[in-house]
Amino acid sequence: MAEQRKGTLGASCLSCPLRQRNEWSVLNEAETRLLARSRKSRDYRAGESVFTMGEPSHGLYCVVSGTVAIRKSDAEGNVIPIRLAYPGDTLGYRGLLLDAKRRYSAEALGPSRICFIDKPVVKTLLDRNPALGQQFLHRIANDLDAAHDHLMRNATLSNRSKFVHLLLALMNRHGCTATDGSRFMELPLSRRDLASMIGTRHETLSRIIGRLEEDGLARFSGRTVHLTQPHSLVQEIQRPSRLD
Amino acid sequence: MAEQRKGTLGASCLSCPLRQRNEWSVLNEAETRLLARSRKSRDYRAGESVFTMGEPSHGLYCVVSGTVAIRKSDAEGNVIPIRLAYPGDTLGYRGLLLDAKRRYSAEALGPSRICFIDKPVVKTLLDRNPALGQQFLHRIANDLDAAHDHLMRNATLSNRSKFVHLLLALMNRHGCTATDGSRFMELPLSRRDLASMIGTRHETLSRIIGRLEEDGLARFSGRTVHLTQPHSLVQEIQRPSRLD
DNA sequence: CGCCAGGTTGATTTCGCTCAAGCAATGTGG
DNA sequence: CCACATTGCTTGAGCGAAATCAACCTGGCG
Repeated sequence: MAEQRKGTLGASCLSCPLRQRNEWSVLNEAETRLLARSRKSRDYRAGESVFTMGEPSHGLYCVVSGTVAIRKSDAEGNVIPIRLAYPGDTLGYRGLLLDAKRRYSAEALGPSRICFIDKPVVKTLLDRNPALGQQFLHRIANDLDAAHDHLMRNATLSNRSKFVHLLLALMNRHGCTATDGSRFMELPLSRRDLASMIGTRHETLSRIIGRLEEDGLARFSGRTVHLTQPHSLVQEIQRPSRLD
Repeated sequence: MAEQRKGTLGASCLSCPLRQRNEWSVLNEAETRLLARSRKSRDYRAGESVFTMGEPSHGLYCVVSGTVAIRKSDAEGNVIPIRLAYPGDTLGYRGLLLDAKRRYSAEALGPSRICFIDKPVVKTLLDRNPALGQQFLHRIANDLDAAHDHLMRNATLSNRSKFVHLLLALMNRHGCTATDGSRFMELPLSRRDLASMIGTRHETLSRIIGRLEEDGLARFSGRTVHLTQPHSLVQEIQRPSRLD
């Protein structure tokens, strides 16, 4: 029965709508068939770990559905989410390409389906199709850009601005727009995680949220966020709060 | 005469000691000859710009001698050094690989010699030798790691710890050790630049430096730094200043 | 000489961290 | 089904760190 599920999902690799939008799109049919045969699909429950810092890299993960948090932790035990991954994203290429141990851990934030592709298969595909390597280069170069942008914002912005940035970025992925232009979403992360993403304490984030509500810009209830004035928030991060 | 200089330097590409230690080491002799013929060497004065944010990417730069600062700036006019590049480092691969405009600017911090390799030549070499692409992947993956480490430190450490980290990192590159184990260096960057690298104001950095001197850990005079107790500083960043 | 950029220092205020208490939702074992 | 612990979040009070504004110093440089 597991075999059968694997079979039907194997066929879906060829027709996988996500494949059109990520690095695997450069594979020809034969290569895609190899991919479909080798990859293993698995369902994860909310909170389940996909991989953990320190373990060896045995292959790549490809998110089919759900949201996955990539976290990094240091010697003092601090854990901070580096980024979130969504359907179509490929995880773990860094460890694979460098043939190194995992430097991050990945956790499914909700029920998710994730495909696993064994390292030898990836190597074979990389050898047979040089364009695949190019695709990974693109991916990683964009990640590097994103990391540097993040670095820059953390160095220059106030905590409030950093949080507004984060809110708007999350809204792009998780939000929907109401008829009056206001926006809604369910936060994918706890407030603790959100706080550590902007390099602050959860108490401070709580107060920032309080101030946003006082200003009439947003309403928070549990994990539900309602941005009543999304435009004002966009302005807020474009207009420098500190002029020099 | 410029031709002659180019000629002799062209020969030096084959024998370039730096080439042994960077991505170009995977080229065979014929490929290296092509590299040597095409690349253009140029001397930069202190403070001279190598490339600037926003301009198109026409090729790669390979640092032969000197130190180069890679900086990023935002809409508000803040400029922060992202990293420093040293002999053997290759600059500008991000823009080249993504075929995008420069997102950073590069400036020679002192008199430097830097080789330029035209985009078509790089493309040719990438096509002829797949291992070169792998090398760039390694390079960029390591840069990504470094950026994430930086991100993590900025999110969790105090300004003082961040500065000590920075000092020790710079000392690795620029420092020399005295017989008593203390270490010296000439700072490659202004205090303003150092301050923005750790995301703080230059006045604050001034006070941090003052405190380090009070603690007897270092002495600063102009751009000369003397770390009297390097070991204590290493301990300081290993021992968590804040235990939770 | 005056000017300027880079750096230091001081005074003041703002901000964020820490510690601590309290609260709601959830889960667990009896 | 209730007593109880646990987890995630909020709120308050006090304090320390850092931003801000401003003065001043220093060494180059026209």
